[in-house]
Amino acid sequence: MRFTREFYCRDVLEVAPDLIGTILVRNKGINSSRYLITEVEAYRGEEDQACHARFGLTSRNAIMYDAGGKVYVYLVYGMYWMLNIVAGAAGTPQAVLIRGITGYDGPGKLTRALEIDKGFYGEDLVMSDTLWLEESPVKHRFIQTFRIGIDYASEPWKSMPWRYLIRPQELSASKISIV
DNA sequence: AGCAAGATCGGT
DNA sequence: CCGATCTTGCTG
Repeated sequence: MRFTREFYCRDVLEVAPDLIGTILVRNKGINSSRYLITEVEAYRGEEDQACHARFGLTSRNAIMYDAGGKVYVYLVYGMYWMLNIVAGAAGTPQAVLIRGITGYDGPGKLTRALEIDKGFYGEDLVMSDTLWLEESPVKHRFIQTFRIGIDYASEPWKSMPWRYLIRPQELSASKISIV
């Protein structure tokens, strides 16, 4: 079952952990592939000094100010596309960075594998026929740590436990082999 | 208009 | 640890 708008229009700190263990579907027309989401990070509002919205509304982060369910894609280090899911109500700039899926560890590697780039900026996961999310087939537990690659941020944002990853023991379990 | 820095990755 | 690579957004 594909997620509806309401799922995404909650606070990012609720949406992010709920995305662990859900299914990312990439339809390239002739063939569609399904991946289980294993790792995400939450970025929350203009006050979050690690978030791209910390300087307010800009052309790059504009989609984050939309209602949840849209895709926020941007280029980092001149060569890697980052896939984010916009969360929260309209006017609240929040997003979930997809850091890992089954088969691919790392946000830059998974976008390269799924052929996701600037063209997906603003894509609506509720309506799209090329990219969407579906409910988790199995309930997964997760652990939390601080976010990666945000040394530029100040405290307390740098240390917020807003990185969520599937428990290692559940990764090795056979229950995720269905994907 | 110029420039520093970046939500990364792969090779030393 | 370091370089690749180029867009973004701040600063002047």
